[in-house]
Amino acid sequence: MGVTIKKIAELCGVSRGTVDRVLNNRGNVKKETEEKVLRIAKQLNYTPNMAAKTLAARRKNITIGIVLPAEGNDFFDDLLKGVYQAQKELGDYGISLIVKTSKGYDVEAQLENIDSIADKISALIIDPISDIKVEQRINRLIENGIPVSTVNTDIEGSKRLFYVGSNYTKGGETACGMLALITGGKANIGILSASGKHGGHIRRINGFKKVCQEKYPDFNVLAYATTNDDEIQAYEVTKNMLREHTEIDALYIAGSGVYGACRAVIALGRDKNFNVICFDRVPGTIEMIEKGLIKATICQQPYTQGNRSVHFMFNYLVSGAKPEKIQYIVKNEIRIAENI
Amino acid sequence: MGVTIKKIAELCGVSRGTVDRVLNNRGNVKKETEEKVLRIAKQLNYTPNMAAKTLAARRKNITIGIVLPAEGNDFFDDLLKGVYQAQKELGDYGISLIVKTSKGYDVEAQLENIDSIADKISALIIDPISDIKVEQRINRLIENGIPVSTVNTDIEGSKRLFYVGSNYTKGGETACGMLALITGGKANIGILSASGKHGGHIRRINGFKKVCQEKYPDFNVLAYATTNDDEIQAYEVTKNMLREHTEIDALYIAGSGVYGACRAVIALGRDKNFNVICFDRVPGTIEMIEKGLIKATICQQPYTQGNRSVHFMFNYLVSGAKPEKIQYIVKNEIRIAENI
DNA sequence: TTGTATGCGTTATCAT
DNA sequence: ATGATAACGCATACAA
Repeated sequence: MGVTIKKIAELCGVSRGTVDRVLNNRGNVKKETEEKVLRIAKQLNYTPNMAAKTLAARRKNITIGIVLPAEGNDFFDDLLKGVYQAQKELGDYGISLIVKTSKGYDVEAQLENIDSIADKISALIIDPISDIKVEQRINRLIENGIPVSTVNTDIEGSKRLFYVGSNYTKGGETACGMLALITGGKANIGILSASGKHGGHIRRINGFKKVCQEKYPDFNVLAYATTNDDEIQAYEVTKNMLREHTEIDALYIAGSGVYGACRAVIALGRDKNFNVICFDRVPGTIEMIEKGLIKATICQQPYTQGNRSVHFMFNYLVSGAKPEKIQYIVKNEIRIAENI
Repeated sequence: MGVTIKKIAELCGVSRGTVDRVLNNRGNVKKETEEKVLRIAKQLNYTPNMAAKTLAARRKNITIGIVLPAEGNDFFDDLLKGVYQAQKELGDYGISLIVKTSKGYDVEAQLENIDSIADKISALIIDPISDIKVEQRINRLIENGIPVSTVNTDIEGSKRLFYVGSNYTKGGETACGMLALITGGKANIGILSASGKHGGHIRRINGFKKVCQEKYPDFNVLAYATTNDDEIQAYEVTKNMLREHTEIDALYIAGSGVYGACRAVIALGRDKNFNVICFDRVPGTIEMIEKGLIKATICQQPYTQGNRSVHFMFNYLVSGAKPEKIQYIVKNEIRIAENI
């Protein structure tokens, strides 16, 4: 049945220790021996037994650090649930977690979070703010032998091990498709996002506009505004936008501030025959879906993102093998009133 | 850190063997000893280490049987992918699978499938045809000590260990919600299903009608027809239905036969301003979504169903513990052209 | 009724 | 450069 190190050792006429050294690149092996072991291992299609690896790894003391710009953003509640569930599922091993959160897009706060745990962790999972300083800090960790993965937001230029998150462009395309189905492809649209700098939001808007151009000539984007992901600000800018453009009958909201924007629509008495499409499944959004103002919200499986991140990182630490895919892309889920 | 049998044994002043006997109800233990061990174990919140269990269980020879009415139904392709992926993921253990498929709703064929593997398997995963004979056969297996779980379709009255599948009622509600968003809550609807006997389809239709009544007074269901999940038959009955009811401008298809029905709509030249909502993501459906006739399809994560079923059953066989939840309900996913 | 020894596959340590 | 051995937590066959 299963091919084991023991079997390989017997066939090669060496000890298990030597096979282990070869298979895990620990050095101190004669070249010929190494080649022979590798050949036989490949021939027998050896795959290590994770159960045994996990069991044996139990003496190590793994601590995974988790850094998130979570404060004031309900999206991360679910992500963290997935993280803690993963910790439970990996209870056989007994990993520790250190979770550090900061507010919004405060670069310095995130850097401080990283530094405060850097010497305590075996690995880091981070939702990075798109800033060169953060990228440099990540790269430095990696050079010091601490593997880093990104979650929810990627920094493609960095040396991070892997990314777990959504395809923002496709999310924008899906949002556009939904709005088209609902409106029959005819709408005057206002767009909101956090700022012009948030990479994910930019891609969501680009995806949206791409589908507009290709398939829906009667979609008119009349105005943009930025909310800084703040509810109050969202309320204000939406009010101004709607006053200025009385033809607008649909909002596409790429970031948070959804609840504030919806309240503005209602405050102006424009919520009849008005459609809102947004992202994420947070309490304020659920309320507005039940009210019927938001017709659909696109979700990126925050629970799965948190859960998979921890599992992948654990596997890497135990097995030393990177996940085959450098990116684990979660689905864009459409939620409406009936399946919210 | 982790609480182990060894630790409990030390604290109780007994041997590891005795603790094992208590924790696994193997008998032959003095009452007082048993109570003490149980008390300490609970106190320390002992949870067995799955990695160790899996490793130790490797000498057993587990074979899981899988019986599906899969022939002629592409839905099961993805379900089986999930099954085989689970086998890979559990490769450390080396379980064997025996997959048996039959066609449509052929009760005798399914019974034969069960019988042909009954003496070779340690457990059975089955998508059961709703028939008293199948239920009885399942119950008999269980009485003979072979655990059985249901997938995709449940038999609630039976003694099956657990169910992995969708909430059909909610699927129907979601379908209705989507159709309402697309049509503005105004449509003349024809409904198709496999037969009046398929429990899942009945619930999908009931869920749909419930939402109709509660929220969409301008949804008129004008006709029903049955397709026997056959494309040719679907084509014919749809043609007849549409000829008879020229006002129909939407189809709600609870089962398969989707492609045939769509071809009928096109053959009659009715595909302009016509909306189809259906279930599952199979090649014919994808084609019709791209054509724009089907506006949305509701998916029940077939891959996940297959994958989880095998994992749960494996866990049960190894640990002897039932999953906490008797039902693992997958999500109803909405797919449209942009996220198909 | 209870205890002991051995093995599952891998890794780490110590000895050679 | 290589081999031998103990340990990870659990299950089980055997001994007492």
